[in-house]
Amino acid sequence: MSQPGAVGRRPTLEAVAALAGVGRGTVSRVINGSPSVSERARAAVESAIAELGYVPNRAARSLVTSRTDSIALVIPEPETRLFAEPYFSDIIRGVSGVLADTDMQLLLTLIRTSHERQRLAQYLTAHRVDGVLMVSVHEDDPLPDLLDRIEMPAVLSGRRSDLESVSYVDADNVAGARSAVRHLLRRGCRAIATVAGPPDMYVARCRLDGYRQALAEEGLEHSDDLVATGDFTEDSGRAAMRALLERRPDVDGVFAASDVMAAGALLVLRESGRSVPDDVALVGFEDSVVARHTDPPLTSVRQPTEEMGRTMARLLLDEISEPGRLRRQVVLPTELVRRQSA
Amino acid sequence: MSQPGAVGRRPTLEAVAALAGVGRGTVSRVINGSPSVSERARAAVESAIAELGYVPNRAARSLVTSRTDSIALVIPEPETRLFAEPYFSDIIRGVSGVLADTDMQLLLTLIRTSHERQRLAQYLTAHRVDGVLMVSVHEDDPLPDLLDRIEMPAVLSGRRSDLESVSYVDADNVAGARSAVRHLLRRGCRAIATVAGPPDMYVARCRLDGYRQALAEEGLEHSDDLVATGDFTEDSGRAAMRALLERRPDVDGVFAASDVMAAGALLVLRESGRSVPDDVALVGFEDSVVARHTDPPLTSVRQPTEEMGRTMARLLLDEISEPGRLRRQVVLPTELVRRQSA
DNA sequence: CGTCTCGATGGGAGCGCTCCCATCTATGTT
DNA sequence: AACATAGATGGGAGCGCTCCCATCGAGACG
Repeated sequence: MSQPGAVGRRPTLEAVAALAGVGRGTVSRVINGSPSVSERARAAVESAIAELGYVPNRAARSLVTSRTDSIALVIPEPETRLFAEPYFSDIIRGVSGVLADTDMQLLLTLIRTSHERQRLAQYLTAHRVDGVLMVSVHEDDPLPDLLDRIEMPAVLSGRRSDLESVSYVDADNVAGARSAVRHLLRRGCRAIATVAGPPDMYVARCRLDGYRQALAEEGLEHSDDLVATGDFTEDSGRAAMRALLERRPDVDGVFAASDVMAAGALLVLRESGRSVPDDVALVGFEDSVVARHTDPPLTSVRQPTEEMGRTMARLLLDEISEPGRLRRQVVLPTELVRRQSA
Repeated sequence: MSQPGAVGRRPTLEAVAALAGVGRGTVSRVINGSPSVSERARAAVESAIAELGYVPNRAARSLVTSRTDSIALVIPEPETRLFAEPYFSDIIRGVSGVLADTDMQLLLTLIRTSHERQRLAQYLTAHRVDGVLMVSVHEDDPLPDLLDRIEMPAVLSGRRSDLESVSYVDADNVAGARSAVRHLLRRGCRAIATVAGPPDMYVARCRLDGYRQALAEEGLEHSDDLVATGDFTEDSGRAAMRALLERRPDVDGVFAASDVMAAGALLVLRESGRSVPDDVALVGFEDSVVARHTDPPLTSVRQPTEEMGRTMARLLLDEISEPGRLRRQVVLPTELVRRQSA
């Protein structure tokens, strides 16, 4: 009588309790897996839940627990494009796979304008999510520090620098680059150049380090002649390769810090009349779709992306359930995928 | 005293009211943009909100309004891969751009197993989101019908068939295919083949129709010889192209119903010693990353993907705010992007 | 056989908000 | 000047859940 609009109302916990012939408390205990429920009561409640098709109301639960049971996946502007890379979809697949077993929700948050950024900061400060996953964070991004300050559990994919203060999961970029260059050495290349990424990105520096280490291990001196810098775009890969060929026409191997730059380099090499891999062997990084569709297909360094997503989700869930725990870092191994370019 | 853990508590509406020297009702009215608030009160409330950094508690609001202020973006299993296509990221970018002005949240939901599907169905039935966006729905997917039955606002990208019962936004596949084939005709091609998609997918049938229409307009008879069927994978594109060449060695133009199949066809054409576009001109569909990285780059039909995302979001918001409104269909125009393959 | 203990249980309080109604004040009307 | 009217306002009720405390009952123990 006193419930207007009772028609079509979703069943509440109270309704379940009534049907099962128990109190609200007991139903709540069953739902939340408390051990102190008799077998009899549990069975009654479970069958009542099934019969009514009951699904707990998140909002009501949230209100009292002040958890939200949701985490945000934050993707900063410059990366919205990169979004199209398998990198992203694999991360998301990994994350979502882990969350599927929980009843955490995944909130997708793209940040384009500084206004949106502002809103997100406020939103996070108000603790409207339980944790944050950030993808492709730039070195100068202040968001992770904000997260740290407001004690919001967070995990980054990739780190901003050596001294990253927030938990992160990263691929072993140094080792990956090293293995790529070693592969070129094993093929017999002697004048190995690299198309490096922008030096203000940690990931780019790591890959450059790996390149240098591999050469050093072999006792080969690395000259600055052999290093050209791009910004991860195809155009920049082209330009870098042109510069390289001008300075060192004798180059016989190239390690590009990304597949897209490698694709650019490939075109320039072909234009210059060099055959790949016969005259110049070429290795990329990331094993993106691009790698499979260039001609010849690119040999590239694969990151365990889906596993990175899974690990990120797990770390975050841990941090959420044990607040105050130490930040954690995980670095996962890479793998060289051989195709025809080297 | 009676509030344990009051330290670090987020400000509530009550706190704002106290600071502004007004009642809770007035604060609520200001926040929700009610016109019946005096200028004086509004100003006081707004400055109090700013001072406290107040952000409304979604859960509390949800509980009483029984709206959730969130919508789900549902991505069925077979498509998780496709996720890596710009198609997806553009849709998401469009959707998220529109939602940014609202305070709707975007929930990302990948469905892999039938168990996850089950859970989603339950979740939706319990009306735990205000609306649903579905991407790449298969013809036999029962989810849209469920949505219809439970009166959950929903918008699909693409339709399942001519008689789609749920609102959708789609690209004009027929016209797109027609323009591709017209382009081949204009180039002088006379024996134009098509690598079609699986006939149980509506989108594939539309593209095939467009192909036929263009030929018919030109008075050219289309023979079954010139139609080979793939399943949108690269391998199937290769196989289809091989079959085509065997049946019709005289083929001088090919329209492939997707870029990935076109990439496969391209390899086979090259293997057979034919040059593209000189011996055989080739057009793809989708204008995906692949199109830019094949050799030669593919001429392809572009869909206005980001616009599709925006439109989907707008339709959905409309449906949410005016429940019971008629289902709506929007078909957006495509555009031929000329590159070197045709 | 009385008392103690401990697990299982029911239900009140309260999370932060919106909705709505009663109240109040300022203005218009006769 | 008395009254009607409308806009602005305050605050009670209640959304569905969890938390916690009081209570109950059954077995353990002296």
